[in-house]
Amino acid sequence: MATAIKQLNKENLLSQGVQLLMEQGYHGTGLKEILDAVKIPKGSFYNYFSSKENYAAEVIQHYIEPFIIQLDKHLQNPELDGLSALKNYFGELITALENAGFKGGCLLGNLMGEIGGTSEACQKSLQTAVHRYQRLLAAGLKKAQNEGTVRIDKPAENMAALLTNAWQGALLRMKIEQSSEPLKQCCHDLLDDYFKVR
Amino acid sequence: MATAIKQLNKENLLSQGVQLLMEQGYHGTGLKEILDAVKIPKGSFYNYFSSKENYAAEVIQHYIEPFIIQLDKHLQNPELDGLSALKNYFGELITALENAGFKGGCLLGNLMGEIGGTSEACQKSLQTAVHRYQRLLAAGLKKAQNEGTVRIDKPAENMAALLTNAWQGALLRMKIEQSSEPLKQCCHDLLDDYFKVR
DNA sequence: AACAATAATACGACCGGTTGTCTTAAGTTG
DNA sequence: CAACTTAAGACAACCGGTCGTATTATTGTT
Repeated sequence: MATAIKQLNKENLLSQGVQLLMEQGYHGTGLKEILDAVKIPKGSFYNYFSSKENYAAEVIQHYIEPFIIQLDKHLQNPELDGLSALKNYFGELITALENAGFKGGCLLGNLMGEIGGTSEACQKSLQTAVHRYQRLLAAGLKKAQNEGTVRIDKPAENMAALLTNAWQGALLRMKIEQSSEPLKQCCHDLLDDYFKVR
Repeated sequence: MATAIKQLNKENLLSQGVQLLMEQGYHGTGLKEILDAVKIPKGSFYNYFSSKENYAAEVIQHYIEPFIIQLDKHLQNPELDGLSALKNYFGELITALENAGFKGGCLLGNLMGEIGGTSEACQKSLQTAVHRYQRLLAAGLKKAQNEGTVRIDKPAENMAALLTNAWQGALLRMKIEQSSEPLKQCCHDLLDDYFKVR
């Protein structure tokens, strides 16, 4: 098969995996379900990936990419200061989650909980995905520190870690409360209060 | 079978379920594995629970109970102020997680991510478990507010929500980093800084 | 108190369906 | 036609759940 089509199939497999793994979890989603969704025969799966586990590890990377790009876009916006960029970014995330009906939440958080301790390959993949994301968040906070809108008595990396942790927890709460209120409160508490200069 | 023995069997089923569901997730743990562990035949399972889903919902309640008791014990300690009680409590949790080798993490967080959006029965059970826990945490923070160690310009319920969210996120990080550092930083950031009077 | 009739429970074999993976053969390409 | 890629279906293992039966407990009748 032409390598271009093969790439396309792989891409489809990955983005369909993002959706299904996020909503139903790793063990809750069978290969058959994924393959049916992208109309690829079951026997072909192992031409694209060496195992379900390695597939999931790639899905993780494929998942985080758009978020990195979206966050970076806000941070690069020359009309926005760092703190406003972060607020806008999380605001966009919240409306997206509302429109999606609070389904799924965050693939990273869900998989960390489900298989973060049992699958070594996915653990590694989750590590790098989270680190990449958090590093970018820290860069945004550092920028805000230089602009004088965020307190400087705490390292930006530290605050970035707290922000991602609280955000993950808020996403879990969102899922069982079926409400965006936890997300809003989380952003407000940190970005409008805790991180502010005083 | 004598009802006393039946109760014992059910208890064993529940506590074994806590362990297995926490480490391997809902879909990652088969009924057979649980039943083998407590030496109860397959056919008997449905004499104790009406389905795997309802079983998991009861496991959730069985899981949270000891944490409520442990936290309450610290808060009731007349020699401790509220803030110190909270710090001691989370300190105990951290050493317990270290001794367990960072396995599992929190059953509530894991299940919220995995099936919080797909299983209605478990969603309900998770809601009440989290609320009970968070209410107790808020009571401790309120006590600390009255004692003058915690800021009063924020509602205790608000801070309790932030604390549980950040703690959940820190547990996920712990799992993939295999380190208690995220937990320690989480407690320090909130209990030693953000929540303090200023 | 002894026994029979009946109800309740415990149990392992078994259900249809699905899992992730592998073998094998057909198809594609240079 | 040789070398390689793709796909179809087979594969054993396992899933959650059911069922008929064997065992135990309870009740009713002498």
